[in-house]
Amino acid sequence: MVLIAILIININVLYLLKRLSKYIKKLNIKKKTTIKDIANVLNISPAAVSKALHDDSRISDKTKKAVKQVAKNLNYQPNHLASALRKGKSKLVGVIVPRTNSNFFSSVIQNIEEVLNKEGYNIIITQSNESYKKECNNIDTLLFTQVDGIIASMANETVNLEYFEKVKSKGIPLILFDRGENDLNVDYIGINDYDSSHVIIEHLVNQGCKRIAHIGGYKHTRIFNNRIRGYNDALKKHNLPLDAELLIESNLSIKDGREKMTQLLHLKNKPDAVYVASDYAALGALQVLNENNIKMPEDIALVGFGDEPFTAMVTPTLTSINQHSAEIGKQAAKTFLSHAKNKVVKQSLNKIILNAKLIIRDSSDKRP
Amino acid sequence: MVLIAILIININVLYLLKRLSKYIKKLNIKKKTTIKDIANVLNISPAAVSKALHDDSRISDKTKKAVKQVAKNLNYQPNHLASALRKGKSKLVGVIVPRTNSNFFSSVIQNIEEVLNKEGYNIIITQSNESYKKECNNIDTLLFTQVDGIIASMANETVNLEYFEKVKSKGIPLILFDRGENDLNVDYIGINDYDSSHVIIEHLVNQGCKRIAHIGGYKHTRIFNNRIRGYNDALKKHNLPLDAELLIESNLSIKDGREKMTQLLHLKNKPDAVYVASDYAALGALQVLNENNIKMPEDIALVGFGDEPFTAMVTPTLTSINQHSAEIGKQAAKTFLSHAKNKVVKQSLNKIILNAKLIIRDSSDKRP
DNA sequence: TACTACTGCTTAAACGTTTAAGCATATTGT
DNA sequence: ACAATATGCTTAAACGTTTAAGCAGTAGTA
Repeated sequence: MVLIAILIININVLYLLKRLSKYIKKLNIKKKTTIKDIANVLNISPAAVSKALHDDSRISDKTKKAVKQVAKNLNYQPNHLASALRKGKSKLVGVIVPRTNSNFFSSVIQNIEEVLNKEGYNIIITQSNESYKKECNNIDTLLFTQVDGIIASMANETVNLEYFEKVKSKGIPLILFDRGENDLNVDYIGINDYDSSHVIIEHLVNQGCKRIAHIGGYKHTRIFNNRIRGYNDALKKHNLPLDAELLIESNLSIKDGREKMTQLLHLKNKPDAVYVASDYAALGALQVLNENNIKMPEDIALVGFGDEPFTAMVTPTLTSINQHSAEIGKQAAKTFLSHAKNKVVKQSLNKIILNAKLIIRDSSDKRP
Repeated sequence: MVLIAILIININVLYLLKRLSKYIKKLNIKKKTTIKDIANVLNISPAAVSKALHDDSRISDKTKKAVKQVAKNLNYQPNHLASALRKGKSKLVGVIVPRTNSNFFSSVIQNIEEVLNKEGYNIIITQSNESYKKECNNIDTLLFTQVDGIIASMANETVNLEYFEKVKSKGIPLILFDRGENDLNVDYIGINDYDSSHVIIEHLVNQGCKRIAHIGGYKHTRIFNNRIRGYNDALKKHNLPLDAELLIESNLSIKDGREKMTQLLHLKNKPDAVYVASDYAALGALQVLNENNIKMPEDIALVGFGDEPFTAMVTPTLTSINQHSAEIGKQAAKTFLSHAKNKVVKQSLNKIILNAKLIIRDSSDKRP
């Protein structure tokens, strides 16, 4: 009996709470103004309001003015979800980068944003942290959010392209930049890595270097493979010997840069120049050289890749390759837009390759 | 007549094009599978499918299994827009930062993302580039996208808080971190800037410094004001004289750091230590000191703020304050979640102040 | 005058999902 | 045996917008 009493009380309490919550809701929730509210005020149909707001030619200027005035007064904010649902376009573009904490990627992102915002698109930025698994999650997240397209730079780890195929198979435009893949039949914007290696080697040769090492990325990543090929071919071109012990693959972190540089210093026949495929790894190398009192560029000339701001901050300042991040971002955005605009017609693929620029600094500049 | 003929032809062409495009659409557009498709396959109602997918207790296990199987087979991806519209929640959270290209902000973002993803939220990152105008645009953009909340760190430029008030007035949770404002009655997560100054001054005094300068931020920004107050009070506490020419306001860019340091070097009575309110400005100062062959820490001890990775990369390595970016990000996300969960009840404000940590490096460490 | 065309709106359906309400049928307690 | 409850679904409306189709009324044309 007591139990039942408690039960009944409980039920009553629950009931009261439910009513209360409904009541409170009614009190608190300042319903956002909708197109319908505007329609009611002006005694016209919601459809007319929608058209007026979009400057449809079939609506009189008088009505348009009135609608816009009322919209302003009521502090109307269009519900993007509703229009996106109706139109089948979210006006969102997903961006996936290994990390935002790099000048290159953050600059690319900024430029993508700039171009796309002008066309009414917003971007959702996600980071893969160089992890394939995180990258897959990001893709799922973006698809779930109904993005109209994805612009991505792949994680170092990524080899399996299944997930990117998934994007393509959904008919969602996919644009890769910097870290792309040959096998994937998608648009791509990047710099000419092969040529960049040539420019670097040429510069080092001009400085009188004869034994040039390369701390490169993993060969399975297209861009790093291209840099390695460029390194090899450029050495040949200048009649310099290819020495296997001078070519090292690395994950290109600061730490690994330190280790690989140390490795090079333990060679019997040390290099007189080191070309590192990333500024971060180059920084590690620079630290090791400084710690060992090896003079740059006299004893060893050092060149990085990416022109991160810190290359101008370290001692000595670090020669590096500028990757035209702004241009890459803009082109990536424009490529997406060209897809978005004519959805039906199957376009030819865009492969945009920009020429990078060598920024010569103290770490490799032997001029007096 | 000819004109009319052309007109008619044109109309015909237009008509044909229209039909053609419809036809092509029918051919190409692989309609995404919806809840309805699943319902049709199993001969149950869409409502049942929705419930099955959400593990509603009123649906039999058998049906649930069947639904999930069919969903998988048809490669079903829930339409987030539709559910968001219906439920009145977008499950999106907007994040506004001055820039992503800083270790502090990118780390905060990463941690916000981590916490929110677990709860089914996605984040939209926008950058203000320290511009008030861009910040307003970002807010509009985010409101338009129907975000469920906004987590922001204000631009240096921002003084007028009208736009942030707009967010609050829409009933959308607003959480500020790092760069907050006293006047704004919102949740805030940051470090104890006042105490941080104390810790720095104490450290410098312990190193034997007696004439400590401060290159600070603009006073109207709360955090920089606090650092300045801390600096003043700490000097008093250690019976060191307050010298107006040793306290300089700056926009804290690298370039301005250079200028302000140069300014300090031109004083008749030079400081023996400089505490800079940002690592970037401290870097500028460090460059100037190096260029003038002034030894750190012997001649002048230098301390930055933020513990950016490059502080460990420069020569000499730079003493700095670690701001607990990870913790700030996590707390900001959690604060938002607590708002999101009980929407109705007006919560008390969260003001979370973390204690920062001094990382002592070569630029100020006089121990042998 | 009689038609066509244009103007300026309205109606109603649609986008894909969720959810309150309802309705059989089966199960349980007394 | 009969009401009460539980189970497992269906129906229908709703979220806020867009848009194709349609319909008066006016203007233009032959």
